Amino acid sequence: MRETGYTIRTMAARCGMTTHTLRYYERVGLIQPVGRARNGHRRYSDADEAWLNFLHCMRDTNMPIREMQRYAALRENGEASTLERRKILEDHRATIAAQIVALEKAHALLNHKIENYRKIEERIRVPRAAQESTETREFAVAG
Amino acid sequence: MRETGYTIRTMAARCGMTTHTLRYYERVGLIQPVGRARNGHRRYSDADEAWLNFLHCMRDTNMPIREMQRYAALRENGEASTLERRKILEDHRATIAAQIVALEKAHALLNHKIENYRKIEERIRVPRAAQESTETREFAVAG
DNA sequence: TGTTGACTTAAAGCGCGCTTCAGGGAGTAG
DNA sequence: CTACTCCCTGAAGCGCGCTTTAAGTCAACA
Repeated sequence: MRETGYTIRTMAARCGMTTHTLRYYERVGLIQPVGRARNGHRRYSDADEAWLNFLHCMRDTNMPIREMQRYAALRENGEASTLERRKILEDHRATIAAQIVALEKAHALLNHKIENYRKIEERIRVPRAAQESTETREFAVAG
Repeated sequence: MRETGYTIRTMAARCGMTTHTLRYYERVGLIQPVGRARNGHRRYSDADEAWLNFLHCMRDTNMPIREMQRYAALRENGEASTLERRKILEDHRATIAAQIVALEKAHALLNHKIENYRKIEERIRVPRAAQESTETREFAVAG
């Protein structure tokens, strides 16, 4: 048993997915039917790896499988589809930007709330007498 | 029918959820049993709104319902739980940071790929002859 | 009076993205 | 030969976060 390429196990490890996910992705058309060894086992190429890493990156950023399927399908019919493919990527880039905005808003909010908790903890921890000078007068806002 | 507070409809509108979601959140304990009008209809307070907005913000940033439940439950037993609550928020802040990293990585990747598509489109659009001078020799990397 | 509309509940259903299961084959070590 | 490991397939199952359904109450309006 030789035949070049990575086994499904190896590939799964290399791109941070499970073997199940790799088969699933192939089944739903996210990746073209992959090469096989003589015994029928899958053999992944470096090109497969690059594509899978790309898919992984898109999934990590919440691109729906459906959208990835659209993109993968377009890729099959070559340069005729570059415009449409670019549009998909631009749309996803926009949703990524929106996600970043939401995340940064939440991050800032958490910074405040965490700081507030710290102050409350301080107030509890410190003996009542010692509180005079410190004006820690901000309280929890909705939780 | 008076009795102060927002109706479920109004509240849903104000915090960008559906009425269904508001009832669901109450049912699973994310929000305390809310006040009722004499006819049994829910009446939301400003405090409810603030809390719901906070929940919304956490959900938007992929905090699991389970975690929000934990946090909500802790909130009920007052200052005894500030430490634990702070830990939850700090953990979530960390996952937010991680998400931002992933998103920014993907964003950069998309910038490259989109630019690359633009070049390919250029190459296709421009008459063959005019191509000599432009060294647009970057091709698609895995998609 | 009867119809409309906003609300109520408990329970069932759904879309997503895998994950697990059941059953089988092929190669290798002891 | 047996046992073990790795792979195969098709199908069923699952956890999440709602969403929809079905059936009912109540108040206002024509």
